[in-house]
Amino acid sequence: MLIVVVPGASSAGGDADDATPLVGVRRVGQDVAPHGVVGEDRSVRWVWDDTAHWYSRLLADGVRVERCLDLRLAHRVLRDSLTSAGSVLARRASGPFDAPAEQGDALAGPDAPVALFEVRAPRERPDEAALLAEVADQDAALAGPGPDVRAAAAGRGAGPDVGPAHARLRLLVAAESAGALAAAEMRHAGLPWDREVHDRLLTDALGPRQGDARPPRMEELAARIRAELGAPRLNPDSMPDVLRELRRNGLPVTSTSKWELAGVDHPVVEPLLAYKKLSRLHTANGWAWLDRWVPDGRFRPDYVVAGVVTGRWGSSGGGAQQLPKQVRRAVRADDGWRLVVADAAQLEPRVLAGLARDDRMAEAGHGRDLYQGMVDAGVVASRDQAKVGMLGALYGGTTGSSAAVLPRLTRAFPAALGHVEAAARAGERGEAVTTLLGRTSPRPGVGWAQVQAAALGGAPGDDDAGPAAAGSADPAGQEARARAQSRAWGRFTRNFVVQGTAAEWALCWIAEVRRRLWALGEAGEPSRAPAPFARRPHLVYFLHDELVVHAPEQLADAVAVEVREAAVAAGRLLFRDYPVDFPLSLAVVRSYADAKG
DNA sequence: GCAATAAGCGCG
DNA sequence: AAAGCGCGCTTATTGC
Repeated sequence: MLIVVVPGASSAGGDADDATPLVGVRRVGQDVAPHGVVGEDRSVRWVWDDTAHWYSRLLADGVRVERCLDLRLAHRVLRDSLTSAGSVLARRASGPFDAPAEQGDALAGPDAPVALFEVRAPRERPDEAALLAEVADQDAALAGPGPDVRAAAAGRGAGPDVGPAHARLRLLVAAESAGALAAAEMRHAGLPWDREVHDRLLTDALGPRQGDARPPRMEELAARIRAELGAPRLNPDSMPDVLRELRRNGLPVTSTSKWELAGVDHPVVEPLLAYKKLSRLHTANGWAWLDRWVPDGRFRPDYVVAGVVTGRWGSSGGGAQQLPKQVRRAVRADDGWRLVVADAAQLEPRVLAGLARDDRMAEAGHGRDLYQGMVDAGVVASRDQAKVGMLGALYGGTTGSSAAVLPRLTRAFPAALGHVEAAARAGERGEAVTTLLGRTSPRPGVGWAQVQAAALGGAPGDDDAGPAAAGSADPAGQEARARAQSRAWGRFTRNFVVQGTAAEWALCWIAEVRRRLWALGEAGEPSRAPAPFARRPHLVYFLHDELVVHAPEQLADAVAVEVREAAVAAGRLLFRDYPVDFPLSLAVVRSYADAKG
């Protein structure tokens, strides 16, 4: 049964009227607890336009939902996917489900008082009829062609043999919705953060806090920099000023970036690099950050499911996906609890092996480090060569040591390298590419085609094109620009198929983990995690190929087993019986910094 | 005076 | 050593 969730009156939380035999409709008001709802019932699927909006309210009431359909996320996939391109949904004019995701509610912090007085116009939400119509359209788009058409297509043998394209698309939609539940739960629970440890770590590095003023260690370094450069009034935070003084002192640099500075021999380099390092820590994850984002011992960023074109999650608030290794010491489990930290080893090349059905590459990663396996197979001389070479292949690197090993990789793994190469060629032609489950890359913008056309035939009369028109008189320049642009888009599509499929694996992984954690039940003393997780292991962090579970110590080892088995299950969901492994590096720790990293 | 942009650096 | 892909965030600077 579906429970369709729509905005409701602020009275009477409990009654679900049966509009149709199959559909219950629940109206949830902002302040109304949905009494009598069994969220965990697997036979129920909650349907709503936006998981972040609705589920945060249910969780606030301690209600967990087992399954849902996030119509907005599914809509986005189905609109763009080549698999559903012929559907009514894909051809329709854009509507309410095409609106971007809404931002999570602002957190308490220095600017919260302002936000409280802001009159935020509530988003207009689709009503019951609109939701049900959308469900029907999505069902049709996911049903795919009839059995006869499918049989014919199967005969042509397009793509890996992992089931019909529409079945894969259904998996993607389901996984994305499950991911949305996990994202809401992670924000609800928060990443346990020890403010004292963080403060001590900052004081060790920067010296005692000086209010808003520059910390002592940075002030000392600033003085040394000024002395070395003979610039007593220099502000080391101003890049143009620093660059000017460096050049005035005869240093051959064109920027103040650390990699360029590192190659210069001058006594200012050491304090300047040290200053930049401390400055980064202070501005990005210093005391102000701590007060703003961890007011109560939990870090609650806003995860944006499919916030990245490739399907990866984005985040906003506090730089959740850029937590420096330096501060991870402050991520600590509650007393009597543990962090289970898991990281999928060499995820992207393994995904490519499965995607391209490259038997030799899959074999190289079987039961061992994939890069070491390439060394053992005699393909490359060192693990580092394998790694750099594969990254170059995935990103489209054309220079340096990466390009040097590319021919050897191409010879050893023709299917894998051919797959990304084909994706690159398609992108260079301006075509779309798809991931294993059917997520489809965006097409290049209108300006892209204009540049290509101009280079090919001297497109007439478009030199009114504004910002892009610079240099359009020069045919050679036009051609060079067109080629550079074409290759750039090819690098994007090359990476899209791998990064996007890896994101799909990760979605399946997290969905499996989430389900299995709940099944482990309760244990130990309550932590400071809110209901319904106070005595249950729960997800607290996710970073592309890595996740962290907060678990009662009695359950930590069981959690580790489930996390591993979930990775195996994710591989099966995507690649069926194809023998590609997804091993994890896994650690049960008190502090995030104690995981290998 | 405020908004958009660039540089730089953190993460995968 | 970075490069080649994808991001978010902060500061300084530029543009209106």
